[in-house]
Amino acid sequence: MTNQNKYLGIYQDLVTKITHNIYEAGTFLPSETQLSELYGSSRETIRKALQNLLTNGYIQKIRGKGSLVLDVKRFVFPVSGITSYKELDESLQMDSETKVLQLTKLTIPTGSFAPESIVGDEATFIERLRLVKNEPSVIDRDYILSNIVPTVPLTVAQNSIYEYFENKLGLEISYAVKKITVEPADKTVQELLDIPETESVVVVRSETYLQDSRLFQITEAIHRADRFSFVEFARRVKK
Amino acid sequence: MTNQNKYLGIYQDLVTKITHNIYEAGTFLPSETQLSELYGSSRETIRKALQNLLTNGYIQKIRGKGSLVLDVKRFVFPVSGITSYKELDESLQMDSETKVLQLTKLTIPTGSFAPESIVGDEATFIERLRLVKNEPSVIDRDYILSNIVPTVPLTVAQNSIYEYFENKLGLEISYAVKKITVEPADKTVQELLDIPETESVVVVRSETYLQDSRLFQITEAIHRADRFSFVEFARRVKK
DNA sequence: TAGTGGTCTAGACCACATA
DNA sequence: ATGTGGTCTAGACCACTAT
Repeated sequence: MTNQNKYLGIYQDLVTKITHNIYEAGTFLPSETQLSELYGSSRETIRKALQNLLTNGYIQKIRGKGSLVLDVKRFVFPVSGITSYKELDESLQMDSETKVLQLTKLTIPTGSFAPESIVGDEATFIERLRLVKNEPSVIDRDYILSNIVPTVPLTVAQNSIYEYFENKLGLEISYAVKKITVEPADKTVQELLDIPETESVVVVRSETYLQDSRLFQITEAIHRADRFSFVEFARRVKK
Repeated sequence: MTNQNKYLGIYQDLVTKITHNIYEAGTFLPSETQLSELYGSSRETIRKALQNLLTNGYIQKIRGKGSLVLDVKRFVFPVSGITSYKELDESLQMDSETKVLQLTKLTIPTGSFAPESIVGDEATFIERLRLVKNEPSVIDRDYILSNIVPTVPLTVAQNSIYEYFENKLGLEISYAVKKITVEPADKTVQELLDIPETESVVVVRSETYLQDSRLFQITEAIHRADRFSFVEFARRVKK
């Protein structure tokens, strides 16, 4: 299955060439005009691909000089953005395991972290415990709105729900708002994550939206504080 | 002082119109062709401005329909990205105060969180305590490389170092890598932040780079866990 | 002076949503 | 059928870096 989009294809090709050190960190990519000849495209299309590399931290463009390849490995991997646990596991080879604790239908209760607009709506609730190297690390609690995803099979919950949403259901996941806080752990969490009393946990709550701006999922990820690490690549916004 | 860039000017104009509810959340912006007539520009230039709105969470584009204005206020404000404390203070009106604890020259020591490439280099060290509503909330420790910024005046440390770098020195701050962890607080930190023993703190360490990819600053921001909150707007990366 | 990226244009064709 | 955003083009001029 090839991409329809020229610039996405060029982007992917450049990403693999950078991650495989065909273009090495510290060196410059071919110039935009050279790339446009290489790929048989216009310069603006090349620039679209490069823009993508830029925002994802692969290159830094320097006016008058060229596109400098950055040392991506030093950046570990941005846990930022919207990436499913399964995808993280695969790209980082984390040796992890998932236990599905609950999978039921319920009505989104008031007073929870859910926005008011979906309180009272029906949703699939999935609670999963993630073990890394046999140590409990994260509790994921997902609420998936039933009007968009009627049912979630157990086998999907055990693997990647995002893969299911995107490839099987054809949903286009587009953006999310995330909030990170540090909070005391309640009894249930203490037991699941195997931590002493008075110990804090890191809670990442997010609302995830589709391409047409419909809210379709809210998530609460409760991390053991000592195993939590969040890496972000950020660019300064022009004023 | 006006902008040279047409698309940046259009972007800023649209941002103010959205934040002032001239374009209301939940409604659509004028179409791209209408905007290009309004601003007297080509459609591609309009699209560049809209791309900027998109990545900053102001709008969601829906194919065949238009550019939907999102409810920015619901997203509080992204503390993500590269934003100085002073800028945050101003945009959120946090009623905060800064105490400069230290301002000295030193040599970047080995074994710290600094990358090896700058160990041994000379830097200005600035330690500042941020009080919000008279409560200690954050300790900022900045190391600013002397080969790029020779000296930092005390008055600058009391206000915005970024404003000084960008407007007085003409430096172009471009990107940063940040890492967030939760760690136990040492004695010094306990006293400064006024927290009990065994209490954890949130540590945000970052490396900040200029437009020409030179590393010029590393920072360690130590937050009281109970006052820490990090909000992020993220977009799903196309595969 | 030559090469690089940054901006902008005018036009084309496509995919999708709506009526 | 019309209007919307998504992609792509070929060319132009500018600002900056190097030699």
